[in-house]
Amino acid sequence: MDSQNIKVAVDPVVFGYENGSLFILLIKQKYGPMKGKWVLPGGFVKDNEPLSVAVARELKEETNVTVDYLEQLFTFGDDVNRDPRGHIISIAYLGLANPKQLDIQANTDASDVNWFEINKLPQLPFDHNQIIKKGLERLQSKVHYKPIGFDLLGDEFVFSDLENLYRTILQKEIDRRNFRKKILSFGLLEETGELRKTGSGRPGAVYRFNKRKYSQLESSGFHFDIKFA
Amino acid sequence: MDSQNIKVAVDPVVFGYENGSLFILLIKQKYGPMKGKWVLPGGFVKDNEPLSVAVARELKEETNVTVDYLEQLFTFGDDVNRDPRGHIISIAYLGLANPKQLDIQANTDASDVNWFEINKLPQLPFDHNQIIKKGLERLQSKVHYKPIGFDLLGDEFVFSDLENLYRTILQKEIDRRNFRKKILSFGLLEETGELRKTGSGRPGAVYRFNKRKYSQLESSGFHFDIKFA
DNA sequence: ACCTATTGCGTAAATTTGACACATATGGAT
DNA sequence: ATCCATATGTGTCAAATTTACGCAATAGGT
Repeated sequence: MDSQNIKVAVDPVVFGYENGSLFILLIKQKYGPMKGKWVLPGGFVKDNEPLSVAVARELKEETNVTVDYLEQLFTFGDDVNRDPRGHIISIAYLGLANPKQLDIQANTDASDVNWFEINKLPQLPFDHNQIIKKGLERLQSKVHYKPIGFDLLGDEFVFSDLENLYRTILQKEIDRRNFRKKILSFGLLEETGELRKTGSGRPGAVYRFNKRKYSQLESSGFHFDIKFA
Repeated sequence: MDSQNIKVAVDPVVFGYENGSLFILLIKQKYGPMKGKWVLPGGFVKDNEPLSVAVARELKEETNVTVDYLEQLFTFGDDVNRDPRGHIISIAYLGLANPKQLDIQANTDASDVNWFEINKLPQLPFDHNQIIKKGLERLQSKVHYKPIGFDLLGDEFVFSDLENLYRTILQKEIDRRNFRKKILSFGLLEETGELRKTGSGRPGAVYRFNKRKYSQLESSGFHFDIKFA
């Protein structure tokens, strides 16, 4: 087996949250067989390049984005014809970011970049819709047992932001009061002392997620875990 | 990027359970740079071969084993020097089987096959120890929320078999009575009517796991879930 | 002053978990 | 047989957690 003809790509599924909606970062292809189509901002891995480096690079090159959270999602390689260019497998990654803190910019292979609302996605080429579906499933299940939701919010937020984030991700009603109690019981949020006026109604306290404390607790056996009614 | 020089391999981590111990299936390499060493029974993916087909093929070729449970585990490709032969990434799979029901036999690239107890593993080449570690972690976390433990047992078993399986996998004491109640509450086990004498002590009822029923329940929102004291 | 909207805090029933006690059914030893 | 050690089958109850709400507090608008 010395002349294997399989190519290796990486594809990041980057989620963004804003204003009650989940978005995904897509680029419009400048070259290639899918020129002019919107696709995930991935690309081929270089020789002697670690996979995680490759995704971060492609993401940066094509969208100008660097995300804080990036984890391996799944490797797509069961459909041998997923790419018309030949036998190409793709290692998909799940990324989380706060759109407000990013300056997206099309580069290299991309003629355009944009955030697309998750339930208003265009028909994507390859198996990219399937990859995104897998990403969403992972996000939905993982917010139950890891505090990754905070990576979708800004550093500072009011409680209703967090509530609405969970509602949006899980597409499910949750009880405001029980949710608050549960989250606060972990002792991972700290008040900044400020209040934020939301327009009408009583202003809410502004919180910050204490990531450092979470790391400590986690390594000493603590387990972030939320259930919903 | 038309002359990418990365090779793609698959490596199954097949767990077997017997008599209170967890085992892993390894082969002794017949050729290659690690000739004579014990390694995971994997190999290179063929052109136009789906990944899942490739793992099953390698497993069958090298060990004569076909497993019922096989899921994608993780893709190892961050250490560019994980294989001395060059830049090779490996898609690892987690497999579960009942050793008693298998007839292992060395073939093709393997000069020998054997089950190795999980905590008495030899030093393996490449990053195979790391891959196995990842497999064990996945198994340990997944038995909590999916009934995959049954794939490690025979079709028929007594309750203490199941208890001991969980004790072995989780390396943790569990309360026999609470465990039984929890498992039975799912209504997924059916009695065969027979009793099995375990040597000394009261004989236990023989059970079967109703896989069909589980599929039904799962698709209608049921969620297998066990906690331990 | 009054109404609406949103936040903050609390209480109680229902359910689940965790820690046990005890009866039942075998094999082996006396 | 009788007694003992061993393992299985069933039940009970307190503690902890989850779930479903009620209601006061603080803001904007009329």
